[in-house]
Amino acid sequence: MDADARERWLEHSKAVLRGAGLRTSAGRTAVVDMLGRQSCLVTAQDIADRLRDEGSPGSTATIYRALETLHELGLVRRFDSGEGVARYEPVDPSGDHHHHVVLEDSGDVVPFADAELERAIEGLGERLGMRVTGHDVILRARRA
Amino acid sequence: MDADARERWLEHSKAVLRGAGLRTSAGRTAVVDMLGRQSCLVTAQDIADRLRDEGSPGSTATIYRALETLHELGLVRRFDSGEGVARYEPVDPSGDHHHHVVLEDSGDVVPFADAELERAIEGLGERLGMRVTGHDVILRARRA
DNA sequence: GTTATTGCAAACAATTTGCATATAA
DNA sequence: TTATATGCAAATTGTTTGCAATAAC
Repeated sequence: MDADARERWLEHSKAVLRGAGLRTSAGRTAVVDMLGRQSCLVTAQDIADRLRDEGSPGSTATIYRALETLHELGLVRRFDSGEGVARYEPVDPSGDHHHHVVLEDSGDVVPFADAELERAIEGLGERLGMRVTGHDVILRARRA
Repeated sequence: MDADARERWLEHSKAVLRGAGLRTSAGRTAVVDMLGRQSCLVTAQDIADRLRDEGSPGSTATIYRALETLHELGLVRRFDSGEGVARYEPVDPSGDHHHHVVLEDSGDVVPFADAELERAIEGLGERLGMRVTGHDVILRARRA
């Protein structure tokens, strides 16, 4: 997500939260604003650290509660890399999406998008005889 | 994996473990034997329960250590469904593999395989400019 | 005023680790 | 005999929850 998309995400999210009857409270707002600035994957701990650094409110409890809410509303995506920590990232409201490659050397996670892969996944529902509502692809790779 | 493939997995695993210089010890053997009987996803807790039920050795610590070893040797696959528990399953030594669909209604996880999807993933390495060493695909779906 | 939201601290659950003992090679 | 593997129990880690105080509407 580029700066524009992030801005759109922020507006969209605020609207959805308001629409859900939730209040514009300090803690959750700080979390949402923070996510609106980060398009890459962040852990709850990352968010906690950043908020503390900039003097924003947001206890651990609040951060987890906010992330849970955002996830339920489809505003963030939870990504379980398998190292025991959950990572989150904003969901582009335009529907664009990407997947992740875990680099075996560094452990870094980098996003990627691939049209052919999406095409293959699109056809899956019909081939399997079910309505596919979501998908995740995780690659493990090392630099060629 | 059918009964035949499971039997092959068991033999293969024992060979790989021996080849790695590891001993044929009671705890790890019980875990391997158990996995050789289960082709579907199991949690460490599942394994602990079954072993205890049948009077086999295998403490929590041993089970986790065995699973870690098997995972490092590529004999089992770790699957993080995102609910805080890791699930494991034997890796078919023939190279065949499948992915998983999480059914939204029941929460059940069922395996599936799809050639076109595999083809798309195969091409990914070149398109991304890296050597892809592994991949996982998780679908969320509901019955059509 | 009411009700959602917060922060703290305690509670939890899954997994990991230290260490003395047991055991395969 | 000697290094690996085990079991127990304690420690860690990420996440959740109870509850009284606080702030949004």
